[in-house]
Amino acid sequence: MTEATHEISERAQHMLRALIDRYIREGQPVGSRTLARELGLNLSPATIRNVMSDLEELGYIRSPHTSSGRVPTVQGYRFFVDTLLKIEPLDTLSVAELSAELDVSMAPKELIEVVSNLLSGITHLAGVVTLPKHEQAIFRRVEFLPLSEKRVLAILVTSKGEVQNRIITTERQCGASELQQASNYLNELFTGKDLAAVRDTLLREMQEARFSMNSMMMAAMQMADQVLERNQNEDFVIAGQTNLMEFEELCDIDKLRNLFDAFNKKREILHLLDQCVHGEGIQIFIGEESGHQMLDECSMVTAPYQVDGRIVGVLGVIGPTRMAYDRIIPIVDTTARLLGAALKQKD
Amino acid sequence: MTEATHEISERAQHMLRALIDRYIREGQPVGSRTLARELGLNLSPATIRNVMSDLEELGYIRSPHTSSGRVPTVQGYRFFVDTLLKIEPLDTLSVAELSAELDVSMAPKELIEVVSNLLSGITHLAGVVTLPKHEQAIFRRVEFLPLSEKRVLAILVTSKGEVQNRIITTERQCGASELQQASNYLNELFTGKDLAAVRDTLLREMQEARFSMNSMMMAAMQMADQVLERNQNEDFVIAGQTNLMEFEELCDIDKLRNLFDAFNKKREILHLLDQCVHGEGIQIFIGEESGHQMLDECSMVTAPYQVDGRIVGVLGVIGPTRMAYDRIIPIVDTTARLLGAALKQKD
DNA sequence: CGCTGGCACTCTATAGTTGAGAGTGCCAGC
DNA sequence: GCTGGCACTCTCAACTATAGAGTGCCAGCG
Repeated sequence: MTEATHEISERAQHMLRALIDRYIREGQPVGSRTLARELGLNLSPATIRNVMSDLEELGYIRSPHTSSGRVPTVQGYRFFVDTLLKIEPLDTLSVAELSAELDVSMAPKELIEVVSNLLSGITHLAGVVTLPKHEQAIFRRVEFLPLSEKRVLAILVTSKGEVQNRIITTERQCGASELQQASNYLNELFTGKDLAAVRDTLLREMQEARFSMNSMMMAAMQMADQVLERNQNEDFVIAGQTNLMEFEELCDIDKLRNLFDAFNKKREILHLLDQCVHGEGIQIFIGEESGHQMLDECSMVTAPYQVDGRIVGVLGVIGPTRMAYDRIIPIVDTTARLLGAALKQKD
Repeated sequence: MTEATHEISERAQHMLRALIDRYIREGQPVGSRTLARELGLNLSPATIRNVMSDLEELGYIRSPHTSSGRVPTVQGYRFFVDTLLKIEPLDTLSVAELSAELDVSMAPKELIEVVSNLLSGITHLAGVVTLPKHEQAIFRRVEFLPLSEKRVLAILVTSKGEVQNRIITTERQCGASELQQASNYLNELFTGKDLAAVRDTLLREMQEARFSMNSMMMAAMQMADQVLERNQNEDFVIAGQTNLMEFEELCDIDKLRNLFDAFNKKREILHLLDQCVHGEGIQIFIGEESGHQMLDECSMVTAPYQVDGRIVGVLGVIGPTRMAYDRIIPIVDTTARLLGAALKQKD
């Protein structure tokens, strides 16, 4: 036996494509008669059957039962997306519509949310976007505002326009000038410094108890931690899960629950998204390929997005294996570019 | 015929309670034999049947089929929760555990999120919490930080520790001192003023073009709008929808989809929550009572939460009609109190 | 040699049938 | 007023029969 891929004739490839196209459209196993009509080549069903038999032998299709039509296997989909599929770039009108939705005045976090919703809205699948990770977060400014007697609102601003805030309780009442003095001190000391370094310095200073306003330094450190932590966690946002309920192949409550549980737990999805960040360009996981059985019958199409040539995150969609790859792929691709561009303008 | 409620004997009430208790526990129609055993009163099934027949006549229970046990009707549940149910306050240990989760250092928005998750986690139902609306939002401070050439990060702080931020583009590059001057101007003018008034003044000033830094005033106004809008919208947060998939009565994909769609659209749910804000104390909507058919087979238990004696929002849970009201009600009640207390400390 | 129609076969999905089981309503008797 | 008895109803699960779709294989044709 020689390499399987070599044995597939031009005509067989054509048929495989037609079969998968049809299956993606209708969701039903495709029989020889149907495919004969679909192809429009004036071949009889019997002829088709012979070729189908070959394709089955090679592992590209299979019949769910002795006598139903054929459906693509994972390997079939793989071959389809890798070599059969012609991807057309998204038409300029759609691109314009997409980019119109990405208001540059949005904060990064908000932007991610919008993009996730966009993806799910356009594709009618579930959209996922990881939060952008920036190699080093930089301290820009801290501000303390008195709220009531012993309550102070602390605000920390990092580079890239990220804002953290929390409410802290001080041991005794702090006047406005006192708070001003504290923030001045911290700002002078830390502005432009790496956040991790800021954190360490604060920790050391507090241990040495050289500075009295512990609660404020504590708050600053906690906020710094929060920013740093979020980058390590590499959290993601998901939208449009409910779209997945529309698909017959997922209408099984148990499957659906598994999937939703996975979305909530986030860990497995994160692991998967992590893999995508390494490979360049569009990545496609088909069904069990992901190695996570909760994604059986599901595929994931992802693209990393980059700012200044550095990949900072991943976005994509999750849907049934039987999804319209030709439509989805350019959408994911374009969205990744647009998100990268929108984020770049924040620097 | 006299008033139906008068005709229900002590014993019948006892039976009704037992029947509903059992049904809530098992989810299966309750037959006469089962109920006889359940009651432990040494009554024969035949006797039970007579009473059940009466209860059915009065509309408290019904049989799904000629010969299955009985299940409670909406009216039955109503009577059950209104007069049969003994609510025990939550034990102090649970209260302590709950309140431990509500870290006072959290921003309001974050707090709402946590409470929603808490509710769904403890009850295994879906938890909803509306954002607190504050009668008048007060301008505290605005801050402009340069990001890059023509990009400025604008931060608006209102009373109650709410922080809004967005990125704006200026027509020409603004120096740090220029930005400082702008924020000083706005802060001096507006600190302590009502946000709506601030908005109006800004609008007027901009029309009169008396001040050159339009983009910054524009940003301030947009942020003010955003805060004000959110209060009118009275948005809410929902968590643990997936819990609802566990219930047999909702395992019908169509029902589930309706429900999830409603959660996403938010409008109908909001309308319902709005009704709850008016009635004081715990409110319970059972099944179709809500007037929204997507909540058929579902109940909603809500409680308004208040800060300084003023109701500022509503929280609660949504689950199948067949939920353990005796356990759920005190949880919702207590959570409302605790959230109120946690928010109060922000003033 | 590739394509075709024919044919027997297989498997699914649907409808109809049946019997067991649960529960009822009613009635006569205690 | 409570009870056991009894005929009745209805559901649910298992089983059967049948139609339909699709296959594999084969012999024949160009």
